[in-house]
Amino acid sequence: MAAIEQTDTPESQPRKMPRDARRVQLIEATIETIARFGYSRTTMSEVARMAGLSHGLVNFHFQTKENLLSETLLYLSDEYRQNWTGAVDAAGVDAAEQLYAMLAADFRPEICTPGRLAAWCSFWGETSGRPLYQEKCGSNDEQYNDYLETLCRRMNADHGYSVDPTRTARVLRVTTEGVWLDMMTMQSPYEAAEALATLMVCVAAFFPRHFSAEGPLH
Amino acid sequence: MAAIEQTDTPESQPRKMPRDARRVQLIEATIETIARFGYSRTTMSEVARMAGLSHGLVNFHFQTKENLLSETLLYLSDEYRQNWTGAVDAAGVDAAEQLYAMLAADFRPEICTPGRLAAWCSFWGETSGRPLYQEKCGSNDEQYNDYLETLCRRMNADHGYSVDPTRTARVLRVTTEGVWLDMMTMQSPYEAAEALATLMVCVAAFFPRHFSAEGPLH
Amino acid sequence: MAAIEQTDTPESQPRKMPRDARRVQLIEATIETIARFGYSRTTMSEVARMAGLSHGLVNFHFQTKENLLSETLLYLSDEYRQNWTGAVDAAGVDAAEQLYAMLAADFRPEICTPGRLAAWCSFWGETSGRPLYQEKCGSNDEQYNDYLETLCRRMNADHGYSVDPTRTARVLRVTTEGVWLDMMTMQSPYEAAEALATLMVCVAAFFPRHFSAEGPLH
Amino acid sequence: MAAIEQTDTPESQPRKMPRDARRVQLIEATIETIARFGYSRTTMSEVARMAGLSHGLVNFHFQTKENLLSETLLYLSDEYRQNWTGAVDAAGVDAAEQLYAMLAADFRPEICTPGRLAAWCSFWGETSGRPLYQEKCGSNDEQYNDYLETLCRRMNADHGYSVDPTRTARVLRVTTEGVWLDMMTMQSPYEAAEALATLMVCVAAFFPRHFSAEGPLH
DNA sequence: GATGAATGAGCCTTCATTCAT
DNA sequence: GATGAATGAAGGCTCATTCAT
Repeated sequence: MAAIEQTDTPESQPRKMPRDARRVQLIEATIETIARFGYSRTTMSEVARMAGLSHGLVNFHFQTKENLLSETLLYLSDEYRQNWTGAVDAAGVDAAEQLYAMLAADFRPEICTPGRLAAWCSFWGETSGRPLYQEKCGSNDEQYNDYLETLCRRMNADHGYSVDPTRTARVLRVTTEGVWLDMMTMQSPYEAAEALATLMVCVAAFFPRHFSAEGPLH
Repeated sequence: MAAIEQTDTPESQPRKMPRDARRVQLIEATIETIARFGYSRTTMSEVARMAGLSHGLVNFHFQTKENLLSETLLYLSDEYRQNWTGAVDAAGVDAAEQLYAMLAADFRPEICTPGRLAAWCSFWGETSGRPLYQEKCGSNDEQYNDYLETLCRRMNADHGYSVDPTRTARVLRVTTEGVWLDMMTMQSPYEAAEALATLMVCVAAFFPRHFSAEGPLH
Repeated sequence: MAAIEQTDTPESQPRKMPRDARRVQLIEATIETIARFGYSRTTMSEVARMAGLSHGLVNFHFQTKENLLSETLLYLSDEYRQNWTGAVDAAGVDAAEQLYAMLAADFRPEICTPGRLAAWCSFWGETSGRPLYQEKCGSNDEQYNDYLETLCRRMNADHGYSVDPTRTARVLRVTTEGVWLDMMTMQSPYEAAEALATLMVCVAAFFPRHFSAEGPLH
Repeated sequence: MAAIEQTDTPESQPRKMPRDARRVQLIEATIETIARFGYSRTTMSEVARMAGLSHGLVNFHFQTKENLLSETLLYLSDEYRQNWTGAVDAAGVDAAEQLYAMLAADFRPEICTPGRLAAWCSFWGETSGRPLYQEKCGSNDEQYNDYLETLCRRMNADHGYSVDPTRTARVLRVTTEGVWLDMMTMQSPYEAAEALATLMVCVAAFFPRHFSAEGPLH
């Protein structure tokens, strides 16, 4: 499991570290359980078994199942945000480069694991009737979308003509979600590389001066 | 709920009609229950209560919960397929016209119900670990995608140059799914009209000779 | 099914006959169901299905399940009594001949069917906590035992010495029941002929002047 | 084993017990429940109530009802086997003494409890259609019968003439079962002493040199 | 008489949660 | 911190019984 490293070093907070490590271990087990059995068949016992820990410990650390799932979603959400913001930060100032970095980040092997895909899809599916997803991820998704929109706007300016940047950004975002869903629901799903290539075709259609189907035009 | 009205009077189909009508009634109640409470909180008793019937009757007609959900998905799948094939059949021979009809069909008020959207998203989310979705909808989804791809290929031919039709079709399909997901998961979701407009922006980017952001040209 | 013929001819009670025939048909189906599935898994629906009739008809004829089972036991009990009394009546006045007739009657192919054996054993097993068996069969069993005891007493008189006739009769009766149980519970049960031979060994031990292991000494 | 005390106060029953002790407690409660209500009316909740515990605990220790009943039968079967083999071991080498010990063991007050008798009869009755009894007790019963047959053969050798030892052993075994059944099904059943006396009459008839109706000679 | 849809009580089982050790 | 026995609410399912047709 690709556990996200806590920013606290063991030395700085020696007493707290084991506690957080346990939490991360249990959250990773939760993701894996959701992935294997689906949201509706994810039980506290199964999570504990997946983590190789005792039954009661899950409640000790998370009090309730609701809370465990909530923390899991928050964990995924933070991880996702750090992933794309980190990629953008590393990409320089060019809008096209940033856009490419942003989209490609979603298909990095650390993020785009079967377990994480399945967990995301499960949370999307359970949205109805429960505000959990909105509460935990709403602002992150908005932030992602807003940044995407800004980039689109910047590239439009280069073109001299404008395709609605809100809708363009939306297409890019939901296409990303869509190919994730594909990788979950299809009998013989395609690889992350093909998923990214699909996105590139889309970006190239919107921004032919900045992108070809192969990627950004330097 | 856009309940399926049985236009047939009892006289026209005297014996068998009641049985099927009940099944449809219970399936509609299932969709509504999934929409309101989510997949994992959908219980047989809740479905029965939603339909105003006793819970024993649900088992009488569907034997198991698994089967009820399976039949519900099949029902949605059939409805969806009939909706878009019907729209295509009514659209004439022009590829762009057919494409527009196909995409617009997904946002008709009969199909694009909050309940149905939620149910679809729930089924997508529950795919992990259970082959139910693939089993019931795999071939339908494939058929939809294949037809989309054919249309893209035909329009490419008009252009004289070719954007990968497989990936293009995929973008169109997952964008549709994506805006559906948006309408489910967003705090203040946009309307079906805005969703279709978003798709039009996408189609126009791929096929500028056939589409503007407002719809098919001429 | 070896239905016991009602003494009423169709001519004498034409209107009632169908009703009784249905009852017998359902009782035979009950016996068969108990035999195949066991008492605790015998359901009204299964009985109806076994009889090839509709579900509601069982209740129409027997009102309750309790009553159906009660009537079934009564039916078996009457059949059993008529069988052994008939055999004794046909056997002449000699005590040994009557005893042989009585014991052999229990292994006639009409009585000693797998279905009937299983049903009897089931009723015996369900005796605890419910007075059903005693109520329906107590007096019959007593009558059987009393007659057996009388025969033992008569044969003792021939011998000149007396083995306790009550206990002797009891041994003969429970041995019969015991080999019936054997035929039900054993992996590779023996045949009715072997069961009767076992009883003959027992009778010969008690009454060596009247019986050999092969049967009564004319 | 002494039946489960219903008189246990909450204080006398510690909240947590060793695994095996709880299992035995629940098995004893199962025997008692079968005895009181019959096999078909034995429910998990009733077993739990009889033990003074929550119904969830029964599933915690036995997973399924099927398994609980299976383990109960196994428990009875082991207890029974240990009882007669122990009695035989304590009886010396003489065949008649061993036979007496073996038969008398079946009527010891620890084994010949109303609850245990009822449970055995219930399991015999439920044999139809389910191989549970054969599976758990078949080999034990065979072992019992084989040993009985060996003893009969040895006593026959003393006599100089031979009554079929297989059938003789079978009579003794089923007579034991039969008087057990009597003690269950009769309105005014006789006592264990009378049951054993009945068996002695039978043994004396087969082996007059070794047994009188009062028991083994010399 | 006969059918089979409909009801609801009750059963087995699961599982989140508590708690003694 | 950690464990796992114990609890009880709730869910799926069965089935005796009722009843409209």
